[in-house]
Amino acid sequence: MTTLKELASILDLAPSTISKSLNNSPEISDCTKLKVKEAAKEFGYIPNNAARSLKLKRTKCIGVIIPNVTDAFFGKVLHGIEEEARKHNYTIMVSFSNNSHRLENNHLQNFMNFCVDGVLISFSTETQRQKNYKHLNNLESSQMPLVMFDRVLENSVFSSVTIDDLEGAYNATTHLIKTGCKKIAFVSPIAETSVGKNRKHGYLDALQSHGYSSQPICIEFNSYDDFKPMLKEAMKSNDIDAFIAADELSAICTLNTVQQWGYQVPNQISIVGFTNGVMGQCSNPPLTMVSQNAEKMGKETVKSFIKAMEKPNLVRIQHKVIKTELVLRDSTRPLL
Amino acid sequence: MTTLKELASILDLAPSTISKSLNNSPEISDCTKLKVKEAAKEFGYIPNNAARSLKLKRTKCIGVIIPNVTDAFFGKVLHGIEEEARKHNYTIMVSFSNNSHRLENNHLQNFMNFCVDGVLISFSTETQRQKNYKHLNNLESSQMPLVMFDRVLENSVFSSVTIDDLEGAYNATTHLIKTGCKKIAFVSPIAETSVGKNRKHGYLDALQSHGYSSQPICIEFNSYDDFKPMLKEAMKSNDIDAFIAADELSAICTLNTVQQWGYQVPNQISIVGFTNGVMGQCSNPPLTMVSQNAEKMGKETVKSFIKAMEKPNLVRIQHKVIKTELVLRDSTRPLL
DNA sequence: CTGAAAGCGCTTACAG
DNA sequence: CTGAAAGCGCTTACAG
Repeated sequence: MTTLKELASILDLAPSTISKSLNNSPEISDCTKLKVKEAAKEFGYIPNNAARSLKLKRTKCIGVIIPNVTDAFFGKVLHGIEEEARKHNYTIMVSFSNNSHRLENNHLQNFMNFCVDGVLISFSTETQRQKNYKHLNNLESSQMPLVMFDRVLENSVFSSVTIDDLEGAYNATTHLIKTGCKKIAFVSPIAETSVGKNRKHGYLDALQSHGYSSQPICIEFNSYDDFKPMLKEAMKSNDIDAFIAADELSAICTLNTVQQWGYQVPNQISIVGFTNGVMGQCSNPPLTMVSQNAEKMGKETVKSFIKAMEKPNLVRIQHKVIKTELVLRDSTRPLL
Repeated sequence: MTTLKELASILDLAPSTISKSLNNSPEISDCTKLKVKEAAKEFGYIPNNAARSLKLKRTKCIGVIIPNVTDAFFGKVLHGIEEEARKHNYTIMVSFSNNSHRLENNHLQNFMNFCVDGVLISFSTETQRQKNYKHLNNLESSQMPLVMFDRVLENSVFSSVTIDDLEGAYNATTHLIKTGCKKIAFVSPIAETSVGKNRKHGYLDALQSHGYSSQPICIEFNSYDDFKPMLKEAMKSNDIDAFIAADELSAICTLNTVQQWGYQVPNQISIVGFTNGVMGQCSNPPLTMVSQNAEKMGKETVKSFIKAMEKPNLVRIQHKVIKTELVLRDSTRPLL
């Protein structure tokens, strides 16, 4: 490992000259710069980022906390984050909360230790259920920019990027109504997240504004062990002819289960889900889905951080909302 | 941001005493330690990792490079990596190569800049196609541990963790033969990766060792644009009654396509794929899959790094191979 | 048991 | 245009 000092003594120049040359300072003559850069290459000089960070008080690192990468949606968001971060010369550190508040808190602490320049976070189910956002207090005092995405805390002092979940669910429900569905149920394994609440809201709003007479039917569960029994129960006491599911997996499970029970999709039962991922495309029939543009969410989150970073004096809080799109496939009937 | 020095002057102690107290040095009296720790908590002292890294010459960071997180398999591996890394108090920095050699190389450089303690890498398609591993040369001289996983360079000086792809494909093919399939084709979008090659090898070995008379049929493609035409062509000139697909997506696509063309699965055509992810479980019929235990791969990769880290003097190279398991579902027929 | 001092590898205000 | 010096926030060998 060649250091800057070593390079200096090799070239018989001062360390400061080397540093300035490598950083393209206008103070240095082109001739010297060239010499230095060549030597740096020759001797495989690699600047030590720890030293640099210590001096400059910025690490060019962003900490990212998501509930789970194996969830296809968060995987895509992470992909978007990484691309956009790289574009701005930031490297990302990632941690997964596994939907545990304790872990989420640990990760946040850890990122502060690492002096990341900012944190991007989507809260764990537990955090949202308990409404426990105390761990953000440190951040507030510390000036470190934090941007929330997808699962956010509303009305907080931090910026956020979200999907227009309410509108997405509203449009999906409206579409079902327009195809002639009379009794639409809402299936949600994420009832306790901000996202789940907004989707439910959209569903209820749509029913109401279309003068829907029958009661809303909400099938909300925390564990897939409870899902089938609850579904059965709901279908026994109602003539359900459509489901809107609050995420991808629950949409697939609903589809597979009702088919197993002998219902035809979409003739007898229509299904719309959220998250337009590969699962919904691979099912049989392919699912009509509310598409969320996960990568865009990732990119916007980074952009929001960059703004806060570059103009820390301007008002920093901004709330970005990304529109959804209803992707029609064969799990719903054609419009009447 | 309270620093150690500030804490020292508050407590009227030397910085070295503070440092030792917080690091639980036996040199310091319990009474002092307690006082220091309490003050640290009170004043919200957060140690600066950059300074620590600079001094200790280790960052407690691992760099991870994978082709793509939106691939469910790599997502799971990453999940395993993060869990195991956290267990050993390492934080991960991640970058995605998007299967580009240039990006992969940039990421590697970047990680060296950050002085990560080690790198875990699964090579890009491009790297494997071009057999271009020059970017590893720097690492060799720099002593930094690197562990390859899944897509690896065989016979190199770096440790590796792989799936037993050959055996997995061998067993899957053998299973198809035992269910009475006569003409088995191999579908691969990853022909140029080490993984793809081993799977093909297993397929060919199985055909041979079961005295299979007919020619192997390999449908290898780089873009899904080419897939359907190639599949059609292959099926026209052969009475294919089974496919083994080298990954999850190609298995799903094969399934959907042959069904679209009117074939019954598994009655007329059997299908086995690789990667036992959620896609294969959601398809109709659900797919028989070679399960790879992706999370275990992630954990083993970290373990291998930890060993190299802790005992740098012992022989460090180790090659771990993880066994696969054939998960039977409804895309294959029962055994004869 | 506590402290003074040096140093990790950089950057930058300042001097020449 | 180049260089000497200080300092970022820690840790640790050494002294007392």
